[in-house]
Amino acid sequence: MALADPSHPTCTAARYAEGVQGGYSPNVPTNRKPRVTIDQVAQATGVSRQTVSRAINNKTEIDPETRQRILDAAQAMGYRPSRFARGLVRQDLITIGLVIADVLNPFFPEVTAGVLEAAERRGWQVVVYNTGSERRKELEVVDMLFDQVDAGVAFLLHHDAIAKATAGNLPFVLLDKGGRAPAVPGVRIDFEGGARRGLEYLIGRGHRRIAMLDDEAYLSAEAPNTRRELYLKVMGEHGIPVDINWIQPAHNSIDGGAAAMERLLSAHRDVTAVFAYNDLIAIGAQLRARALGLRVPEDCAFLGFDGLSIGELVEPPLTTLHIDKRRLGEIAVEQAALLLGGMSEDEIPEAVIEPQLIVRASA
Amino acid sequence: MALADPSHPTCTAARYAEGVQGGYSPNVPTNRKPRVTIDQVAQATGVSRQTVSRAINNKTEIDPETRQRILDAAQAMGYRPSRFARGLVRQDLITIGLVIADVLNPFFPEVTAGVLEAAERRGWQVVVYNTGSERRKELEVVDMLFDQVDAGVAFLLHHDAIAKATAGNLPFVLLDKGGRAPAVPGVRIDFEGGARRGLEYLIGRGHRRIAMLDDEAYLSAEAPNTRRELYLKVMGEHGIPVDINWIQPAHNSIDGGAAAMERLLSAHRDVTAVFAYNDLIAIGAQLRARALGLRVPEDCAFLGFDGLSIGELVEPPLTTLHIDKRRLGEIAVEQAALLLGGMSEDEIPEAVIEPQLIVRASA
DNA sequence: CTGAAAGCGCTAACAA
DNA sequence: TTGTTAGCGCTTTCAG
Repeated sequence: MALADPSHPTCTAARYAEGVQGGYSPNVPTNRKPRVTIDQVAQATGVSRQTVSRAINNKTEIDPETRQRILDAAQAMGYRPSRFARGLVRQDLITIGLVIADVLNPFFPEVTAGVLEAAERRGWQVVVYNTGSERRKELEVVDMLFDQVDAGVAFLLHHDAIAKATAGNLPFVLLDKGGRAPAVPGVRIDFEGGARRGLEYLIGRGHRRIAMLDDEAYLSAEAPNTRRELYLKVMGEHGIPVDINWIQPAHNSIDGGAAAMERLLSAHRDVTAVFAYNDLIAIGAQLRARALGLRVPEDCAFLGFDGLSIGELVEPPLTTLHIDKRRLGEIAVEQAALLLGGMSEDEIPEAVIEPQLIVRASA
Repeated sequence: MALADPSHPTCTAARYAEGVQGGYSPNVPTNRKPRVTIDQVAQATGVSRQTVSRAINNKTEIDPETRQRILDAAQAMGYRPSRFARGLVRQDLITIGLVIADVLNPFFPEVTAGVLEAAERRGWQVVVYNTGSERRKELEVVDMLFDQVDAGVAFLLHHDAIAKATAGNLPFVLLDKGGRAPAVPGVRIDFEGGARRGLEYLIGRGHRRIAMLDDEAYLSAEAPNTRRELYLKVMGEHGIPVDINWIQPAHNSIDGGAAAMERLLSAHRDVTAVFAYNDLIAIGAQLRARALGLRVPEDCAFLGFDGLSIGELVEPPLTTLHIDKRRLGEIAVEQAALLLGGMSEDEIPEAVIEPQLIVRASA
């Protein structure tokens, strides 16, 4: 995908690319204006800094005239209170860190919506980090979190990143705690129940050769109870033999799903249904299958996981296991609030999100 | 309400007032564990606080043994350095605020991806705010920004919110500066060029009765050069009479587009093409039109704006004016960096993003 | 209504 | 290698 192409003739923005190359130090711009402090404003207006503070903070114990004069001077001088100095004194400025895998995967904006809304209700700020599910990046972000926020709400794949996050002194909530111990705060999405309902639906419709398109990122994550394992388990319970090559790893994207589907078809054209790691992969797979001449669901049925609204846009609309992603985000923030309130990790009430089978038309 | 002027740019009282209205204290959890400080760790380990600082910050001038001992104690005591105290001393911790209209509109995650990436390269944190394009919310968020971040990168619709944002002392970049003065830092998306190319494409294909589905949020925004005005302008230039009822306001969502399309069709079934405010509205409209029995593009053609990747999922794939949203986010951060580096607002180089017509199949 | 003093928790610069 | 001394910029007492 060549979206960001600054060399494109019509992109005036090109020069910025060079500007960045220019090589200035990344976070300390040169020529930085020194900060205007409250003392300078006080001096300029001939009052004490307390009086300036009163004006800025709209306190009542101040002459309205003085107040206005100070405000004007402050404005003119370019004064803005330092959040650090303020935060040091007041103990109620809370910032949480939200760690997601990929903003471009519609799953995460929905979770984010829930987190932002819940945080806003509490007057909290939300700093967002994107990991791309890379192990190195996850570890890096966890480190960052310890320095920058009061609590973390995170979607983490890699075992060591999770270990690091939960071992520290930072209140930490996992957006998908999977099969981890009860004492690890977080929301559990009942993938097992979901996968079971989904696969049994397919089996009930007569499917036996059911392929699985897995997220390749999980291959290295050492996570317990992956969707792939659940697939194997449920198939096994129903006595349906699984050819190991029915399982194809896919990059977690529409294109990834398409590519994996093509690989699958070239080896096993006889599968009658596809159980995908998620909707993105399912959509890509279904699109490619149709492009390759298969009829959906007659020749091959597709079952997604997540319940993204874009599943309704494709043809035929995608049957999927819907997760209430917004609620997921809200619950995580509520748990973070409890932790921040002093509740110990093992007192946090258990929270489970149950995926719902939504039958549309692809399976 | 307040005595004097809480709307004054340097006055931060506005949001405190809201907090008080809330009744319960929203951000101070009860039972809060008191913060463990560096002095406590120093005392517990029998060293000076400076030595603790050295251990925590991984400095070299310290006995590895002492270091480990301190680290263990710190960990056991639940010590975590205060970002406020740190920020006060070190001047290189930068946080920017990203203000978007709606996380659930795929346009914004793409912009966000660009912003996050550019910010990360600089080691900056990004706090995200969602306004829903509500005027009240935009004003509130702008206030918040003044308190909480070092620079703002914002998508703002309402004139007064923009005025407030740019009047203050905070480096501020608009993600869509529209037709505003050159001295207002921000990126200009050339909607006029885009709209012209798009409409001329439709006209060139023989369309004369071209409807416009506008974003209803703009009705109250007092923004210059809206897409609606451009539509009127270009149609006028081509001597094509426009029935004012061809313009339907829509909520900025797929459902909004669908509803608006239904309204449009009930009054003007004879339109042969729809120029939508954006892809979301276009997709909703097209879906509904097809559900109502119209063939696309034979009975009615659809042209979107934004170039969202979900436009490729619908049938027929959506013809659209593609905006490089990721690049938009990146450029905005680069401008913020210049501002933060001390460059004055009118020195910021002009940046324009040129929408590209992508002909798929809906028009 | 206004000011002076006392820290919030940390790190940089210098001494030891 | 470690400790001491100064602040960073602000708000919260408590006096005037």
